[in-house]
Amino acid sequence: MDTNTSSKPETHASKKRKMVQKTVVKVKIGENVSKVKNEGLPNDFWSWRKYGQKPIKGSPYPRGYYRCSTCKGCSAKKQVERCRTDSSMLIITYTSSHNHPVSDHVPCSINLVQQPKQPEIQTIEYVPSSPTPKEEDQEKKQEKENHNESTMTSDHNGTNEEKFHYLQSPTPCNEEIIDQDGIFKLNNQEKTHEEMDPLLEIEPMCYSQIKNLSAPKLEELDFFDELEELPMSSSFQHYTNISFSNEHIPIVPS
DNA sequence: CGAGTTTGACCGGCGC
DNA sequence: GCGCCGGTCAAACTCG
Ligand SMILES: [Zn+2]
Repeated sequence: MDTNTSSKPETHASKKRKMVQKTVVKVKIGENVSKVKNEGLPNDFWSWRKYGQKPIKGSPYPRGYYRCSTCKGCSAKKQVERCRTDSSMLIITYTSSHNHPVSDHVPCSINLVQQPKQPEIQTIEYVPSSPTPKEEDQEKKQEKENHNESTMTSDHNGTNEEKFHYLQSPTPCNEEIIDQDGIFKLNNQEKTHEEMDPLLEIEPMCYSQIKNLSAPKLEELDFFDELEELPMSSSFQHYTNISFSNEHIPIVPS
């Protein structure tokens, strides 16, 4: 830290951007995508509207920017990029979260119910101790990753995924939903949660509550999995209610 | 026609 | 101050 006495705008109070949660998911196309496509579903349950596409440095493939089109007030974003060495590897980066249930184009009344102002949500996860601040490192990392996936492909995920497992399937009840998710995981998906928040102010939240509500219903957990955070507990309950009311599980057991 | 994709321009941060 | 680079907007176009 002190080593760099020269200009260092960072350190604190300089992150206007980039302090939001970042969920990186690596998917291998040709496996789950095909399968999912077969089901008639996109990569996710929500609809995404592409709002930009730009070539990124260090990768011959462009990166697509998607936004949630389900709701106008939804700030959920998604970035899809292709691995530099593995064209069959899709790197999807999720930013922000949805403020509405998975329902279709249901009236966003929920949004209106939201409070007038709400600061960015703060979630707590864990940092893979690899911020990769240098692009050189990035390249290295990519190579490493590539090597990794090339080497293990489907036998290393056990360790890393374990921690995710407890996150998404704490209650082995509905395998249908989990199946969808399971496909990704089982296939070759890696989920990494990263967030750089200097303040990191997390509260116990109502995880227990959620568990309570979603105990009988894994649905919430499903989208909650992507949400991995709740804007407001009261509203969240509202979602649950709506979801329960509307109730049209997009996934059929058969 | 509307929703969604395409594509170039625009902008803000950061390094030099 | 300028150029690089990543991210977003918006107009035009496409598809159903
Ligand atoms: Zn959304």
